[in-house]
Amino acid sequence: MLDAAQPRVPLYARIEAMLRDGIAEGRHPVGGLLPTEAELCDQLQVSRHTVREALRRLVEAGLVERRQGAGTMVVARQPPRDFVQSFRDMRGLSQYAEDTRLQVNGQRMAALTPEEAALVPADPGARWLRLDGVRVAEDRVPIATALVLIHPRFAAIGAELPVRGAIHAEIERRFGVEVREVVQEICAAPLPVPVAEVLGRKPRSVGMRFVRRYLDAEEETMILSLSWHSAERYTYVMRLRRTEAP
Amino acid sequence: MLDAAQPRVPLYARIEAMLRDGIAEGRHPVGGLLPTEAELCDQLQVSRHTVREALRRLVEAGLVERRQGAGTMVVARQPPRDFVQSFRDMRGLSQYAEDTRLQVNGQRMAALTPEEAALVPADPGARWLRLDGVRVAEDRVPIATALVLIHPRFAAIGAELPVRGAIHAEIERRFGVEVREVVQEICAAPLPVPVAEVLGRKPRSVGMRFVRRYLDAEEETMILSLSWHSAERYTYVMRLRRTEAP
DNA sequence: CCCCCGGCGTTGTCCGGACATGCGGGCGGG
DNA sequence: CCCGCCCGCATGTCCGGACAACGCCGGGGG
Repeated sequence: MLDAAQPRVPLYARIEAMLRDGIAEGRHPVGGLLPTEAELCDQLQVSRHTVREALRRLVEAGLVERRQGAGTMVVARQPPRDFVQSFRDMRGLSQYAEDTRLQVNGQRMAALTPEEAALVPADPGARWLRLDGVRVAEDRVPIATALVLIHPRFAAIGAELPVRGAIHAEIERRFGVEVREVVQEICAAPLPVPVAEVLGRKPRSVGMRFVRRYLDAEEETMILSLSWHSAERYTYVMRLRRTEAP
Repeated sequence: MLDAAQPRVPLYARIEAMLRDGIAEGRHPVGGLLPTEAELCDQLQVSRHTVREALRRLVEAGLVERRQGAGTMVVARQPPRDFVQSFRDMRGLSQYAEDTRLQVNGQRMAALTPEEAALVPADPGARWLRLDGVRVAEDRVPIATALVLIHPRFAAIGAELPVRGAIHAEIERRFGVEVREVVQEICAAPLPVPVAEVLGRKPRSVGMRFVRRYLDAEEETMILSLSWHSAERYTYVMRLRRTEAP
């Protein structure tokens, strides 16, 4: 059964394909157990190493799960083919080109406004480190306004600004913490008057508002950034690639 | 050197940690080669299987790459910790709740307008299958307008509408093709008058426009969907999780 | 009748060996 | 001096064996 393939196809790959087919065609239903390693060795007359290599790849592909003492369970009939978007840092998420930079005009500890406190969320009146700035292109043309709110526990980072890379990465290094999750909310609304002024747009012309929250393992907000773009000059593009085929 | 750890830590894991530390501390610089399997077996007095298991995990972690005949090269000093967003299908990307559905009001083959042709992109005047519809909540309240343009080579799908799942998935099944990539563009602009009417908003009130292109392996657009939401009722939320730590 | 414990089956870890395959560099020929 | 072939080395594939750790379930005890 196995020796029909070309000799160039490794044995474990043929075993993997056989099991994969059996799963796809329902001979090994989802929720059921695959034959044990010993059974496969017996039936196919191969060594346990070879069988284990085949099974390892099925685990990799997300088709089965293995538990010591319990066996190999089928968990999916087809390998999951998700659409995935991935960023190394937040520059990609923001789509800021390499030649833009955040020009910080001021930093201070200040109480959160009620609106800000609702966004974070945090108690209104809590004092967070606040950075006000403008993202500018290389030619100094303003692209977006930016407000960054940093949890008071990381306020000492203010003394080290500006940082070379992303602020969240610097905070992670400096304080030995970890951003676990980022939540970005995008909505459209007329530009607030002060924002329109900075960006050189007519008051109440259409804008896009980006709120980004950096959460730690406890889902607490470590950093919140709020930025406004002029809609006439900005389109947000996201590109999702499909995970590779089996 | 290795026997200091608890006996509960597998040998290969201790070797993996040792190599990981060596990489992190620069003893094995990025671009350089790790000791060969045989050298590690010799130095650590373990079998080749054990060394290979440790190296396999370093490959898994993205720290090294291996090439038959060439050796094991260090490719990263720290394991990449990307922020990732992942969807099984496009319902998640669109954030449509379970209880919304796309109500298709009409389908026909029609020539692309110049604007549509520029979005796809395709030759103006090409005849694509066009679906016009409205996404409605369970209570029939309109949420967004929707226009779906389908490449003429898949026009036969029109005879099978409505489909149970996502249209792109049905096309993949029916025609044996594969969506490789999805590009979504979000911008803000005043709602076009007909859209405002359907959504029950004032003309030229602020809206968000979503253009989604489904691309095949040759980067050709298979499907394009264009939808408008009222900005007053809609915020786009994206959540990125960090890939797990080493 | 229920619970605990122990045995058996299964996967995990680790050792040994052998040959195949691919890469790269050294060496020889043009 | 350059090109190509060949050989050595590194990883890939595949075989054998042994014991450990863990899950599950049934049997025995309370």
